[in-house]
Amino acid sequence: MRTHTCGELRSSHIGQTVTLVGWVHKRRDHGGLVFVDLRDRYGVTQVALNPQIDESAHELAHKVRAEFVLKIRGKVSARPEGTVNQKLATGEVEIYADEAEIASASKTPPFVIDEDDTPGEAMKLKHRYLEIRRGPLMKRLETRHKVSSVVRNYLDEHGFVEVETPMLTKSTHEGARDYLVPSRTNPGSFFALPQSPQLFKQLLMVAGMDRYYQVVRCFRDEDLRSDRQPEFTQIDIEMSFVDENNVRSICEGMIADIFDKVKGMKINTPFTVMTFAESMRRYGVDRPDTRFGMELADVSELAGQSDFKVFKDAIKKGGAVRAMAAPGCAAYSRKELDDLTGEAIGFGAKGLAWIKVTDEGFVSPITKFFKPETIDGFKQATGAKPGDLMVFVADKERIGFEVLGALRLSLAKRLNLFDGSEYNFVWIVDFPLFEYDEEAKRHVALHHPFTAPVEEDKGLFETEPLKMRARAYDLVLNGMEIGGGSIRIHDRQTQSAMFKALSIGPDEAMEKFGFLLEALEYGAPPHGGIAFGLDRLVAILTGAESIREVIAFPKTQKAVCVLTDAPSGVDAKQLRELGLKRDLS
RNA sequence: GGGGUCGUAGUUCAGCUGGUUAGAACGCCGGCCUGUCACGCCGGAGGUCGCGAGUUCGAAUCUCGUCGACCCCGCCA
Repeated sequence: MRTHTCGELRSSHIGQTVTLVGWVHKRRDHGGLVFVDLRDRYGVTQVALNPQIDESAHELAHKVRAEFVLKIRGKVSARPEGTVNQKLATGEVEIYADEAEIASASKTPPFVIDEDDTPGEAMKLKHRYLEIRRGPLMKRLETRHKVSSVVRNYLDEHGFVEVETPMLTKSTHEGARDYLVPSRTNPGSFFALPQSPQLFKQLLMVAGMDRYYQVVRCFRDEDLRSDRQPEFTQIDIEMSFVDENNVRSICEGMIADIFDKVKGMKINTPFTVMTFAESMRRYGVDRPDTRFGMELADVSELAGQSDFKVFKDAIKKGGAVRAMAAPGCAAYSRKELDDLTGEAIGFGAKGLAWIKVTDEGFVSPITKFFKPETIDGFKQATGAKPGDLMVFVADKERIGFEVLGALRLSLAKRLNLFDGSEYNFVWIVDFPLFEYDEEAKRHVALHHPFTAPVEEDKGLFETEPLKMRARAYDLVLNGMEIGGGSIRIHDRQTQSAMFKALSIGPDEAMEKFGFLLEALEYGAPPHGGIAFGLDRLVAILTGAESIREVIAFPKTQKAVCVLTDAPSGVDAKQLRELGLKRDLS
């Protein structure tokens, strides 16, 4: 149909007769001469429709409108002196049309199809195909394709085999809420869409696949965020006969390959490795953004010696006082300080103590409670310099971390403390194996129930499970978790101990995971793996604010597809066949 | 489940402490135009101010409710 795309003609093509098909991007009608910019995925080419060259083609040019699909035949010609368009890759040439045909007409689009003209979020989703046609989203989808393509090549070269696992699988009721699919052939029973192929990839290890991967869709029925969609894609990896270092180094190679081939950037490997405990202590979070400082300081000891009741009481109750220096914030007004305090309270603090560090000394309503050398100690611990603001949270240790960790990020964003072009990777290791779920009154796995404990901690299952460390690792990029995995349990005994610690009885364990437990008895190799969030990774690579911007057809925050209007009701017959009754009471 | 921002022309938005006929830009329609590329010039159409109730002599504007989009907390092994 076409001889060239709308992005490839150069002065070297001058003289050739070509046929282009594309969308009418812009039309500039001079009455006599008409210019049409023809657009496709590859670019834009200017067509000149001149009555002296072809009367009927020129006639047609008056009839076409924006987004008509136009087929043009004509000669590639050099643009006249002074009319070359530097902004266009094809700007040295234009087509003198001698034949024109409307391949497809178009209604006036609801918004202008132009990369500089951004429609609102609702518009983008409702007319997604037009939003993709507009350009920037198409570019991001191309980048996404490039990433999966690099990943597939890399893993293929390293001996990995992509194996597909079931989308209709078993609900385990652990972790996130499942999307359920009723079974017609087994009325009253349900499949679940996979939250991840976790158990299948472990079975593939038992099967001897040795190195598995899959670029795979996963489903979680939880509330949405800008980085969370109900269906998302994982780069899922599992390997046999490996330890943490083997898995990490394969991943580092893969990430470096992606950055090299997609962004032309060299990434230094191996990545920094930091323990969970250190990350919490220094950054207050388990996914630290290490592009800037503002590290937290434990000033409990100094604070305990003071006469400040808030600090003393918190410590007496077994809590801690943690502090941080906000650079340049000594100039904050009363209102700004109140806002900052309000923000801290929003993050869970009871309040926020602050001390301004100025050239003239310390300024704060609470200086009177401290000896000068104590405040000097605060200054030393936080690294505050004149012009900075020291902020303090006195509370349970966990609250102090959460509040200052969140405040640190919010302040850094406001103060522009990091460079948008920087990419800082860090592995977080030695996660706790369990955490205590106050609501369920039992221990739950921090990672998942198949994560192996650190060997020397195995004796603590019965006594102090909360002290046990997991052989898990998360890859964090600029404060975002882009991947996480672990070395798995590969023996039945440890797996049973694990279930016991999670208060999952033997019967329940057999009912839910019996197939895995049995498999572990047939020579399961030591194995481990990881999964990366493809959507998040591509969002970071393309500078997208939300993963919606790297997904062709995403859902809204209420998990609705406004394009297809899914989910929707179904007719009574469908429900009957499935043995289902609606009850919305 | 909770907190916040937003909802006005096809689109993106402005519209003040309530007050004549609700504006702009782009787009759209008609006319003119042979070197434009954000073409230009002239003219025109286009509004249930998300929806519902209330306050008021009077509501796009204030109040309440509701629906929707987005951001955050909870939730997401």
